[in-house]
Amino acid sequence: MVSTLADVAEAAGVHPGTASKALNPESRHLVAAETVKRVLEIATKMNYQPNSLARGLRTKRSYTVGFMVPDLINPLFPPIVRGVEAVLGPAGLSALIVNTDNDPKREMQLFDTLVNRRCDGFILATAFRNDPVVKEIVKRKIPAVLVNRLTETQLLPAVVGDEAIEVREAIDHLVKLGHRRIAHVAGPQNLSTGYIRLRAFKEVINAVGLAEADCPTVVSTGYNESAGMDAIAKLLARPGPRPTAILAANDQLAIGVIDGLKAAGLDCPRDISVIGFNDIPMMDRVHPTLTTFALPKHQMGVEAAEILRAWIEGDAAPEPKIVYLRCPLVIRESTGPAPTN
Amino acid sequence: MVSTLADVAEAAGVHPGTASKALNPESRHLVAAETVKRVLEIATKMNYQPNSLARGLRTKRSYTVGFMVPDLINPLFPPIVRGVEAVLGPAGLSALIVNTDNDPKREMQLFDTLVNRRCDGFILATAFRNDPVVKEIVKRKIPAVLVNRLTETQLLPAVVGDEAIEVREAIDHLVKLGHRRIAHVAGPQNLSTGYIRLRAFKEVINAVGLAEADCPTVVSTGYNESAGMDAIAKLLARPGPRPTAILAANDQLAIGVIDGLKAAGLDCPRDISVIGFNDIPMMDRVHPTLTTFALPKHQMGVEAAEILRAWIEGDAAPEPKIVYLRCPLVIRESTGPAPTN
DNA sequence: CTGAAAGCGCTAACAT
DNA sequence: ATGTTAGCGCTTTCAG
Repeated sequence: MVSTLADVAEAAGVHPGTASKALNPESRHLVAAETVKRVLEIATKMNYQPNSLARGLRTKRSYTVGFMVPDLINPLFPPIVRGVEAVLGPAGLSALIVNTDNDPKREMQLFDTLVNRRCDGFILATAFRNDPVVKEIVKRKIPAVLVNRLTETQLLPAVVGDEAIEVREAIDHLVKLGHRRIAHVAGPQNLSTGYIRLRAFKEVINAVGLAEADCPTVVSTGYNESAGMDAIAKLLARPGPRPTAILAANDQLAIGVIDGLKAAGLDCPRDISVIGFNDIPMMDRVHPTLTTFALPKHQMGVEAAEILRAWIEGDAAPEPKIVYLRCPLVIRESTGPAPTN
Repeated sequence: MVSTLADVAEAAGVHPGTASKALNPESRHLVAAETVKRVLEIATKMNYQPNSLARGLRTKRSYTVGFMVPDLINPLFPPIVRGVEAVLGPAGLSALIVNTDNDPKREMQLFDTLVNRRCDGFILATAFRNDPVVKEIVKRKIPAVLVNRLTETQLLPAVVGDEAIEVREAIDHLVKLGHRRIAHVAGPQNLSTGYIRLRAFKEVINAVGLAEADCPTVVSTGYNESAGMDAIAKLLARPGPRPTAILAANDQLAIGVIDGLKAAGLDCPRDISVIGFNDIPMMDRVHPTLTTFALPKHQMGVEAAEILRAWIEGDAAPEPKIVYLRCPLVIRESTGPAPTN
């Protein structure tokens, strides 16, 4: 049923070692063209498929990469996965995808199981700003690339959105619409995406000359709708005039914010404009449709996988450079002119 | 750095074979309790992790299952994946997920690569009613389970929604709202989900005594929004009174239908009610929110994985039974009373 | 250019 | 109860 290299070699009348060389593109040149042809023919005729476990045992490679994501149900990640697989597949690599649910303990456990499987490398969409798994990977010198999230000190190559610029563009957009009281619903501060956007927000608010007191920030407990609702409730409970625009740290928070506004009898965008981040699927269909930054998710996966592939196939570790991807602002219904009263 | 079984055995002063038996729960009873304890202690102290490639080469297992999905970006699938992994992980199995894009050629290629990796079994969310990969799997006697889609002749165990009942409930719901002209936007007929729902639709229309002429059907080219738009355009172009309700074969088609209605100057639900299938994420947030059937996606994954796990760990192939999962109708804004004029 | 031989790390039959 | 041995299927030195 399943033919082995030895079967092929025997049928071709050569030694298994020779057959191996003939079959392997890199070593093919060591074998007579004639012999290569014969072996190749017989191999295809016998439908020979190398046993990748045997090969991996010998070569100390598994032709497998571990891909850790927080949660595949978050629509941000599947497009990244597709981008990664578009590169990995043709390179003969398969991804082992695991979901960490942003739980550091679970993350470390899953990392261990992936290490047992001798993954040739890792792609991490799960990095905390201070991430034990990343440190462990670096210590063990395993090839790995970060996507979407950075660590505080840049230990590994990474591909992320250009968040500082996005925050700037978001605030410019709102200011142009007449907004002067802009609040920020920040993401968790142990994630770079939460931290960097908050920092950029404060900087830009100062840079464009808005009053800090008019531009409050609140840190949410997670990147989900209910955290967004909680955050907007807090914001609305503050004394003084309420903000006329909210920059949420991602789309799920933005949706939660809009829910919260509705619950408080406010309308988006009439009373308060809302901006999100990432442009996950369906944001053009929710009500109101959401103004947000279109993270090039597929490309992000492609570029990260490309860096990893080169690292695995080459020998030298690359510089831990950060690739910043530009994300166009997609203006939809959720942002409008500041209320005039 | 990475310690092997031989290292552990040496440190424990026993033979590798003995260490193997001590470490393996099934063979542990062959070793003196004393020795087991010592080996275990040393193994944990040395942070020993068995090389699964070596083990797999020996045992002819990869502790890996191939999971073929049409497209992870379709929000129907990630929750199923999570359900599958919830069972597989604790059983020491990892899933290799591939996206086929409903392309039979790609499907067969990817299947080949997964076979090379010596997957212990397969979960297929990709089955066509007549599916060469399924036939190949059966021929090779590889453990495998279908999810969400069936093949025409039931060759493998499967876990699916109870579609016939759902169609019945959908039409009951619409009839109760006063609808008498109900159309069906069917899915592709080479998929069980398209075929079964269409057949059930026709049967139920007759059973409840609606006029066939008033209840037209149109088969769409794919399970996506633009196919839904095309389908509704065709339906509206027909002569005679237009339907007052549409049963779409899934949520994406339903959304496309609603888009098409909008484009034609019609309002959902005022002029035409729409029902979808599956209740993918965000259907409670699109406009109008969609009435649909809540497929228990996570549970579907769990049950399929459970069947597969038992098959892989046991020895006998199970009966190719179908597990039908009940899907509650979630009534939202997209269905309302039939227009009275 | 091809053959021979060793060995990756593990398990399982067999021997002690 | 433990040790011995062989071998899963492949790649890769090293000889010839």
